[in-house]
Amino acid sequence: MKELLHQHISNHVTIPEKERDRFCNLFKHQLVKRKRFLLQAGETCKFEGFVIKGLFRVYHVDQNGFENILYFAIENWWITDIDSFTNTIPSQLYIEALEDSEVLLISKKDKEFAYINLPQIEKLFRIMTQKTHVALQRRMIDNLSKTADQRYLDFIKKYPQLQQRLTNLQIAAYLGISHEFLSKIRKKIVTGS
Amino acid sequence: MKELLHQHISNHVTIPEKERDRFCNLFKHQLVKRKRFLLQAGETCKFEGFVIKGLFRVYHVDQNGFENILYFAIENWWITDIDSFTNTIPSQLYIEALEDSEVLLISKKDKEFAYINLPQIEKLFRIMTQKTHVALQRRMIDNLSKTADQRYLDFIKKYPQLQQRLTNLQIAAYLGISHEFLSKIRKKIVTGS
DNA sequence: TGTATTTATTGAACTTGTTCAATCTTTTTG
DNA sequence: CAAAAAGATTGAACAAGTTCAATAAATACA
Repeated sequence: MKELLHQHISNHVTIPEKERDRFCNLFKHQLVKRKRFLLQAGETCKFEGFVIKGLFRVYHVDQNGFENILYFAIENWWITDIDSFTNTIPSQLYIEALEDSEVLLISKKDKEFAYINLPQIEKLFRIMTQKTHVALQRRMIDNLSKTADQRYLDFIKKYPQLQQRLTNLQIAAYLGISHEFLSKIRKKIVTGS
Repeated sequence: MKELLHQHISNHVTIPEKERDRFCNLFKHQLVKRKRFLLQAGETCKFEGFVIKGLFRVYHVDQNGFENILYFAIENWWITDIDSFTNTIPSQLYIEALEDSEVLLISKKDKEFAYINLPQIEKLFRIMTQKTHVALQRRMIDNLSKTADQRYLDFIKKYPQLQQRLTNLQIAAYLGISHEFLSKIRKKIVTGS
């Protein structure tokens, strides 16, 4: 059940088996049914999760009730609201399963224990946070400099497998456009302009 | 000269003075005149910098030659292209001094040395990367969910001191709008609608 | 200090993307 | 399987933001 996490850790840091296992034992396995929430806005995020099956979306609801998706998480991805989790403040985000899913969850206390007692874990999360930061920086650049058409084409090229598991509503909410406009972009692409 | 860095480190981690000093000694002091570049697109970013005086902008130039500012860095902020630096790939970014500035620079090799030999440094950068990631995540949410008017009002409220050191062109490039449109937003605010 | 350069403002025409409403298709669920 | 719910498409009217061009104001620097 924790093979994916074992593998993931070993892929990113050199770590004694014993230390890795002590860390993995801090996680609790949890099933999350489709449409169920791991986190809702207003709650303080008390976990960091590692997805071993399924698909989640992490999104924000603005004043007008419009949903903006920050990211999707599939197998081998981490999910949390890092802002709420690290600063112990109410979250602005929802984390919802889009398919029947499974996650491994670690509490804040256990993660802090790991930071103190398992030195390679500090490195692991330094590296993972760097990676997610790089991904977000790239997305920020794209959002600032590309049109919706280009962003959509980039998205389906970059995540072809993910696209098939998502509705166009969800893709639109990720791209930051209305789903009607996405529909028009898709038509334009099919008809060749 | 390295007092700011000393202070900054002690503010974020508990570290023996000796370890902190060994780390600080890895930095080289550098003056950067206004309009000079620390990094230009195409180069691989070979440093991480800590600003001790002045002001920098970190920006991207898109296909149409339009400049998008990712962030500004003043005293006590770190500057680098984390993507280029960590993955050793050509940067898409420019880092330019907007005022006569001073930075402390550390090379990739010395930073890796620190990660291996100075355990609290791993923690320091885990925390700093988390912080910058949180800031970027907040900005991403704002960009997805707020109008240009709101983003401008938020910006001058959040960074009043920074606003005075920037031109409206630079603020517009940060907000992701044309400077003409920013001018119209400003007029609307002054005339009270 | 005066000239050149950069920055800021404004208006008009235009483009990109939104909103609303109607219709159709697909998926979910009792 | 049937009904209900969710998702996708389309068009028309609208709003947000861009582009271009002209002019004025502020700043840099020889």
